Amino acid sequence: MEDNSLVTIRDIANKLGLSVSTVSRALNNNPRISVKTRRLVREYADKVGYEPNYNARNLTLQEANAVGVVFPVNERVIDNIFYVELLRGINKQLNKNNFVLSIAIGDTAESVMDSVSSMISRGKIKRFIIFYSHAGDPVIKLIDDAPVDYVTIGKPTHGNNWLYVDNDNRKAGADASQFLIDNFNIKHPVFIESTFGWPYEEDRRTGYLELLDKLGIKPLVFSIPEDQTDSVDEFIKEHPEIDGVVATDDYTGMKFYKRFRVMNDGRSVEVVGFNASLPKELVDEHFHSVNLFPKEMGKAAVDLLVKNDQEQLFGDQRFRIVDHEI
Amino acid sequence: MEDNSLVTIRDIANKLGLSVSTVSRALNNNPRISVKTRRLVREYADKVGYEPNYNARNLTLQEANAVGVVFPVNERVIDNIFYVELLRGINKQLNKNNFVLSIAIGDTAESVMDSVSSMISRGKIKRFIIFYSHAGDPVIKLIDDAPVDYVTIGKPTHGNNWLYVDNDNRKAGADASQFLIDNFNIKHPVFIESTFGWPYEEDRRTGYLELLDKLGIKPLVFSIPEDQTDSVDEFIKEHPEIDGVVATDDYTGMKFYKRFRVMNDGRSVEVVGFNASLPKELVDEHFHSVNLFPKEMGKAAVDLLVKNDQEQLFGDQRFRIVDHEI
DNA sequence: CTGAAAGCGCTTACAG
DNA sequence: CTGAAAGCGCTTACAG
Repeated sequence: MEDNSLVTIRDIANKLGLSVSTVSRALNNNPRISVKTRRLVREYADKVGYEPNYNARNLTLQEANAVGVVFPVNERVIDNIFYVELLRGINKQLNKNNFVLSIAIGDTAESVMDSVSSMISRGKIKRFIIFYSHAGDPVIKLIDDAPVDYVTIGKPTHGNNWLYVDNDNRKAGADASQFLIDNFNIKHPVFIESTFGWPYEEDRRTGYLELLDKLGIKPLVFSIPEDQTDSVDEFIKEHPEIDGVVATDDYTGMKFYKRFRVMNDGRSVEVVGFNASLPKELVDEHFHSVNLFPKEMGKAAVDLLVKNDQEQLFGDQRFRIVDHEI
Repeated sequence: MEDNSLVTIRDIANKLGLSVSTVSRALNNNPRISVKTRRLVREYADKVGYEPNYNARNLTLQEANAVGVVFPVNERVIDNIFYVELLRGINKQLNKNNFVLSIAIGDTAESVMDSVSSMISRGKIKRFIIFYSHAGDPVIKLIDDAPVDYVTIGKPTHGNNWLYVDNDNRKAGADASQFLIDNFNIKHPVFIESTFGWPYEEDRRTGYLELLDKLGIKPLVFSIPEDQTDSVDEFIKEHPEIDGVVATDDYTGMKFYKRFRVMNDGRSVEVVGFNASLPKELVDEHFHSVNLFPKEMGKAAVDLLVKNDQEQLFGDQRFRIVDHEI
């Protein structure tokens, strides 16, 4: 590898006795250039370690080779684990497409909106991945109103029609319940959800309800409040029959599990959460979790945003569903 | 706010009967332009919602207004919580300086190095923040050999001399120990560390040792292996006197705490870890943690990298030390 | 199949 | 204090 910091297409053109236009086209594999010239240029460019200047290219094309990733404002810190795995999947796929990853993250919706606005109008970024999907969110609205493409992680609420990546949460809810019943002979699994009513929660609950209905088991659903524990304790006292828990996410599951053990003098109960976000050192053997493969979700998001050859395979689908596993 | 998507300095120049050069200088607050003209241009630019084109600016200046953030390859997922908080602090400060945040993250050192190389040679990024500081790391070496500035999170090992942000880990180790002794009347605190021997571990241990020496308490140090628990159990059995734990980080502390409770029939012990990474729902009231203020650390890293007016205050210091709190 | 030229939107040395 | 011009490194319509 030689010193490449100064090599431009003009240098290559001069050296090979070609014009700048021809070298540019050859490097972009333009079929109008003879195969022989294309190869000549490519080989020479490789040899001298030519690296295209993204700023020049983006200025010409009026479009950045970057994807803007938008973090939620008020998330639970535990979700950060999931987000970073998403980033890993996204960046890997982005690199394959010679794209770059830019981040919008902040403490308030205003600061995130500032970042995003700047990315669009100053950075000429035309593609975004949003790490949440709440309808009515001002950042999503901002992006939706701009002439850019975007994908959310998570299905939008009914009525909205943007690109998204998600899991089959109904099936995942059923699978989690089935897992408990099959492996631990659970008779009275409860479904624990948050009070937010996110779409993924509803789907997981539906999966739980459908399975229990099919098996003739009486369902039981409880919404766990974010802050206080009194009602949780009461609920646990009222339902001594509970021998298994399907929780809408790991955090919620852990919260319930802690109270359950306190209320039952350390007795355990089998729990299944979602996200596989807690390292095994932080939980015990009674706590299980559905792996949603965040890296795969990140990759799928990029595939939706950056058109590949294989894009045709997917046709007009506005979403990608990623597998899960327990 | 009017339609700003097409406003360039040329448009402003034409409208105001000025030259492009003057408008450019006025917007950059160049003192060679009269105050009156500067204000005129600024006000008109604001009115029409002018947004500078970063690609054009970066092409001209041969330098991107971006900071590249480098993630470690093999980290514990629990650390992701800390990293995202760092990102929040970094991005906030970056936005103030009209900088953009770019990410290099991958599964292997090779893929991270590819990202970083591309950022440097194609993206013209000249500033990096690295989320770790292992001397000998190939990514750090790559960056160190390039004509760019960088800051690591964490002090480099002895002999290296790059910019960094860190906490006063020796004092933090002493403070954590003091906290246990003061609040829980602990007589036999043990220090638990990993087998990696990171610089921050050594400093925290030193703080612990110095304090215990000062107080005339006999110290006890144990390295907890990453994978197996046998030696941990044995250690616990050999030291029934242990009534408090200072752990090198939350993860290590939690690992020890779990084994301790198993080995002592559920009996608790007071633990202090570092990072404040575990939400209180996941730990109990006996588990404490030193907050290292990752947002502040992120901000400090940006300040080291992007020269501000107040830069002079710091003089030639090659690092920033951020407070901690327990 | 290849080239000369214009243009993307900035900054800045040079000139006045 | 202000301006005309060159240049950053690309892509692409137009021409041959």
